[in-house]
Amino acid sequence: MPHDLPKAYEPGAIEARWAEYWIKEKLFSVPTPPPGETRPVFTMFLPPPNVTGRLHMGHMLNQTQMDIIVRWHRMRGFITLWLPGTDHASISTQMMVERQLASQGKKRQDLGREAFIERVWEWKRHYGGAILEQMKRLGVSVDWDREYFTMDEDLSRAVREVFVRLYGEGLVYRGKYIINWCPRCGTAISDLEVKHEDVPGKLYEIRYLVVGTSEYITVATTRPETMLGDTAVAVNEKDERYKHLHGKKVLLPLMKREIPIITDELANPEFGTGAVKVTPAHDPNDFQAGLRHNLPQIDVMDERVRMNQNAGPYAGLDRYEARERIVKDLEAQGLLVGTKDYTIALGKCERCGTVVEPRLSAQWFVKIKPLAEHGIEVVENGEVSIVPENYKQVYLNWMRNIHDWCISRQLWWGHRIPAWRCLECNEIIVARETPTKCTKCPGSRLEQDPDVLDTWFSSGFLPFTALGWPEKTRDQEVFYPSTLLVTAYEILFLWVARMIMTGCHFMKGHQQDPKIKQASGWGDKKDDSVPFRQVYIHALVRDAERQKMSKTKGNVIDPLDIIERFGTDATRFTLAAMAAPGTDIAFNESRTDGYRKFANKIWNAARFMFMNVDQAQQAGVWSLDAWKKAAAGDRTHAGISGFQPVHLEDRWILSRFNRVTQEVGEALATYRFHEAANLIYDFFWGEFCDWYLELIKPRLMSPNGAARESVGLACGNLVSLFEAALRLLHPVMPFITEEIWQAVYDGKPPQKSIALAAYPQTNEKQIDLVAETHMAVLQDLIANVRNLRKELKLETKAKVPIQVYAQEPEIRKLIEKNRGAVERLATVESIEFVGASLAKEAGARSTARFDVHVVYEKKIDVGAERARLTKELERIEKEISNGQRQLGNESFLAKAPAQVVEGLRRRGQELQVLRSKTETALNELR
RNA sequence: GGGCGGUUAGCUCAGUUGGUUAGAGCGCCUGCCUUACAAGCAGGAGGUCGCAGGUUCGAGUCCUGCACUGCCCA
Repeated sequence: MPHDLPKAYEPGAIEARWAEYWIKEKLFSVPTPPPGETRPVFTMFLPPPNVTGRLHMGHMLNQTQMDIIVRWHRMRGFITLWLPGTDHASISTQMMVERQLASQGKKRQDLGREAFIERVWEWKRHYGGAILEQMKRLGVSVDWDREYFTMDEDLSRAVREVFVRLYGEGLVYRGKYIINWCPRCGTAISDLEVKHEDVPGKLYEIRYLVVGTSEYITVATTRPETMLGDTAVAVNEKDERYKHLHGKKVLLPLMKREIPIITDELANPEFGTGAVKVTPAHDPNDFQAGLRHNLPQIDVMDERVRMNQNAGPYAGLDRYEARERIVKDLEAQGLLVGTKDYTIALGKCERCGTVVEPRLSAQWFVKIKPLAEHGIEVVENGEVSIVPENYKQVYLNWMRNIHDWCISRQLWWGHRIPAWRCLECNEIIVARETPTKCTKCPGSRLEQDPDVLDTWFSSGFLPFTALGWPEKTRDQEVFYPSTLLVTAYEILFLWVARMIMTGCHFMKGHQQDPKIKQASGWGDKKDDSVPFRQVYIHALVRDAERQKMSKTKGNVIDPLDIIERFGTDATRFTLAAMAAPGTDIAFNESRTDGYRKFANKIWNAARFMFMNVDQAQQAGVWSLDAWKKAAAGDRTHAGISGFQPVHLEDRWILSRFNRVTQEVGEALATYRFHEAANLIYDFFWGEFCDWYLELIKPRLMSPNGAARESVGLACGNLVSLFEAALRLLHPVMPFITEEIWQAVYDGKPPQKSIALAAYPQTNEKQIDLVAETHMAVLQDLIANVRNLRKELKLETKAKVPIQVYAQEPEIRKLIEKNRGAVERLATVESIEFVGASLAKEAGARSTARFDVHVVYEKKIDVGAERARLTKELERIEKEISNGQRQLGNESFLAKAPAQVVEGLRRRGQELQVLRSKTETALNELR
């Protein structure tokens, strides 16, 4: 069947078609392997995107890297499970629906809890799948049959189970503490959801009258409105300035309340006046001090951070209005000593940007230290490894300074806390199923806690709950621990750390199927309770100016827009090629454009192949069926099937292919995506297209019947090589490789998809050093002639005779044998071999291996040539003297590795030859 | 304040344990529509590797200090 491919590659249509095909054919669905399975397993969880989310560059990078690793493992014969799902995202989702209601002039309270939640489900059904649809367009090879949603019934039940167990173990408790309160979202949030931002602010110095004296004590604060809730003033015990005031009281201005002066380490003598106001209900440090000294906690604000009745005359004012009024009043009373400019690290709600209020509130917490201990241990001892390694230290530092985790949220959408309060006796009952009566008193009037759990709390259990926990399942035996987690740095604490802690806790004692564990390469790991063996932290995608992308800056790059313009493959390749571990990516469209051109190059190479193969097939000198048969036996492993390395270029490209295959494998194994991508790029374009295809053209295009066999051989090798190269490239550019691969087999491939074909493996026997060296000499010769032609200003098409001098018979024989190639690729008319150096000729070039002279009467630019040779000579002499200095140094000879010394010697000899040739040439110019 | 990173060609970035001549893409200059590809081909210019010391036979790579810059935590 003749192949009629458009001249330019058009990714759009092709990509959509294959993305759909992969899903329809369920290529990436993984049934649970039965006991007795011995193949290696690779498991990975997709970090579940928010159900409200839209695909952004971070997802795109994350998913590209995961898909590369996943496709690579699958092609290498692993049972490869990539498990997708979405996260219910309490706050965001609730915000979305509330916004929708607001446009109809309604609030969620107007609907009531039940109706509101039904409304959210409705929203989810309508809009919640958007990001998954976008992922489908990317072609990510996840198992769509196992897709989950964190609010699914089974996952919700697992969350309740976790909560009940942790409560029973005393690791979940309820208490009244200072939490971060977002007044806009109307809920508590965890420390990690508060983002600090340095902003210019003021430091107010206020004086408090010491009761019974005429003395004042001056305190400094950035938040004067909280003074209404002051219950003490603290000074440092050692601070001489205040020793005489120990045990005395001050009169709190405006409120006319007497409060004690206490001594506490909270007061730093170095800072400000050395005296600080203590507001236990509005500052975490003051809260701790308050506990130490048994101080009352006076909350002066309500849920909307308006001043409440405890704020006396300021009740009803917003916190900032109150601040203004208070400052004004203090000033009027002469109690404001002064104001200074001061930089404040302002905490804002990550979600909505509202300034967070530290607020005293009854919430549920996780007692985290006991969980953290194991989480630290498994990273310290390498049961979980983190790549790049410097994040290991970051993780450990955070874990060692961890604080209890506030997990209750004053929201409606989410996993409702399974705790009930008895309205008779106030007993708290935590249970898996709704209780009907109190466990303490005979009462049966119970009220469920209105709050829901932090979304990160539930997603922290996914590695085991998504595999059927609390049931013991075969899936867990096979797929737990998962192999790898790929995620962004900002998720390290929010999610990664928590998965490690809870995984280790709840899966304690779990053992992975030993045969599978061994086969997968984890035989040396001792702890199977960890949620994953490895964590790879990827970089941040920034804009081309290295700015962080943000909606407010308006510099967000939409990956789908990039895909639209350049194709998914080119976009993936860009991200892979720029993803050096540990370095942020400054996304640059010009790079993507370059990789779009790369796709086009591959496309046209394929057109070239098909053109020749179709011709050969028509002429009856080659047949796809015969090739398929010959290659079929080889399909499962070897790098190239049915390749016959007869000619130098065949031996060379085969050798190069094997070497690149090896290097790509090593790069992927260590997550050096950029290296893998660049290796393939250079091989395909710089070696396969630029040299191999050019070299075999005469063999492909033999005009007469005499060369039938030669044409057949060339076709076979070309198809074999191309097919293998497609498999090598497939994990990075899945679409174009699928399209061409299917075409190679005329739509009747041995597997349903290239994604299921075998990844190339290196065959050491096919690495051919002689062929590589010989090829390098030929390339060097051709490049030198081309360069000379240009300098002599020869017309592009004018064929020219050259002379060649090669001292070594081996090199001379090589060039003689490949004279056709040299003539064609360097536009040479004839090659004359001479017996003496050509260095003195004008229009000649010398290398250590050969001299070449382009015979052409046109005068060269003597000045330019002299400049070039002089520069060249300087470079050579500098290198010679460097080399000699080293070789003359006994300590170098003694300490440097033998191969380095030997290499330097050989190079020294070459340089001597080069120097004398260059000197000769320079002398001849005069 | 504590911690981590970055500084290499005009731009964006590679450069694994120190080892022979520091690379790529884009951009730039020159010439070509050469029968797969002008989204291409061929040739070329361009770098005292942030600064100053040190270790070493040998430093872009290791150490110290400095400058500038980014991020995280409190």
